[in-house]
Amino acid sequence: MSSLSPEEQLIKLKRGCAEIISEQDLLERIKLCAKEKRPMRIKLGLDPTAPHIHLGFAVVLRKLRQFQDLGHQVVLLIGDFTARVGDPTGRSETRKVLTPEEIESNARTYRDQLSLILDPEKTEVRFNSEWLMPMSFADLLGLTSKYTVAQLLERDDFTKRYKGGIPIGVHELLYPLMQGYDSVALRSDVEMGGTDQKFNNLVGRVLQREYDQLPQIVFLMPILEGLDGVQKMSKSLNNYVGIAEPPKEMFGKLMSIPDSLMRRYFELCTEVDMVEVDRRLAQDHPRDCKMWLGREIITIYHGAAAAQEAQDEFVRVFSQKENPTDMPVFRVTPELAPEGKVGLARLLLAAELAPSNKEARRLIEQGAVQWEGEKRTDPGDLSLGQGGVLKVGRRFCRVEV
RNA sequence: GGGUAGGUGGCCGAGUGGACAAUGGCAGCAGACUGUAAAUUUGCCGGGCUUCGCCCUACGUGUGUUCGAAUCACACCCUGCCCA
Repeated sequence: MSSLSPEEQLIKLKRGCAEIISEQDLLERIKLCAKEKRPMRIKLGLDPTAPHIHLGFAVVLRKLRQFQDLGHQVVLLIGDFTARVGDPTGRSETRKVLTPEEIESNARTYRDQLSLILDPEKTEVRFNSEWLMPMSFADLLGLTSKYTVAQLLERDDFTKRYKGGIPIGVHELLYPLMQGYDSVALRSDVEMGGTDQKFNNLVGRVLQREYDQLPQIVFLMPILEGLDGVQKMSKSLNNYVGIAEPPKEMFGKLMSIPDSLMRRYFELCTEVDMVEVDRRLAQDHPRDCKMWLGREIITIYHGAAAAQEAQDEFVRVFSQKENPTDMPVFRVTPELAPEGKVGLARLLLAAELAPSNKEARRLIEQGAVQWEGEKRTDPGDLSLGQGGVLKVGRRFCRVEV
């Protein structure tokens, strides 16, 4: 249990957070738990379909870590049951039911990545099929009778879809209730989430009251913008930086964010003092600030040495236009290159540097392809010689014969 | 159950018998310029091939009419809205 007073804990926790419902409740809950000599139970729901943890998600996880360090109990809820509905945020389709194997595998992936941020020893992992699966229709009626359609339609995106004539499945309408019921089943004291989870988390509060529990405190973190600087970071939009990605990969991605996003990333993805950040953003070259940002973030997940190495490599490859120190190797088979020659387009396809022959030809015609540092615009035969370095756009590959 | 409007490429959205692999926009990819930033600009953006061309697959699904269909007919599936 933390040696900090409840007030001090609150101050610490408030950093970076978007909204707490309510702050007063949180303070009282901290006090209550201290009095009862038990840790607060902090719930976070996870979607088992997308097991790649990225910086956006890490914003919430890092906050959870803070709770852990203050001595509280983090409960990760893997929504294996709710995954069959899919959070109707936006307009997702009904999802397929995951097999137990897939869920198990995804859960393992989660655990591996989560240990980069959370303390596994202090983390309880649960699956909501545990209580949702055995519910009978009678139980469902009991649950649904505690909420009204009008209340559910208050949710912003339901309203939009309803008014816009976009279909809403009844099962989708049930999603917030399922998530809310999870809070009841787990007896959570606090539910953590992104600001987009506000509605769902508030439902948990209402349901807990209905089931004679103290309503959970809703703790919301901001949603981090993705690499494009506009939409939220997500795997499906391919604008993310995964926390388990190789350092060099992370560095490259971070260097491509819009300048305007740097402050935000410093604020939500690092521990750097914001006064210092503002000072340097104002006077240093934006490129150097971005490199600093890259180093700071990578240090969290891979250590300072790896961060520096990633930066050095970046400078070498992109500023000084040299070849990377290591790159994927593609070994040419004799069938592919009889007499040491291959069609260049065919080579790109075989080395997975292009998704189709057509695309490979396009890249070649547009001057995106270099062989041994020389631009090649002919999709026809290329003499491989002793092998060499193939560059397609920003990607490299060492071709061996 | 009745009426009505619709279902087109990753998304939005034109097309309503041949010139349509399908206007336009967004997203994406690549080139130039740069700081792998922004802005700008150029090209590409279903797939295969022996690539100034040829072929295959595609406009909810299936049959059909036609020399020829995303476009017409019939049936079916799905969705919105109105009425019950």
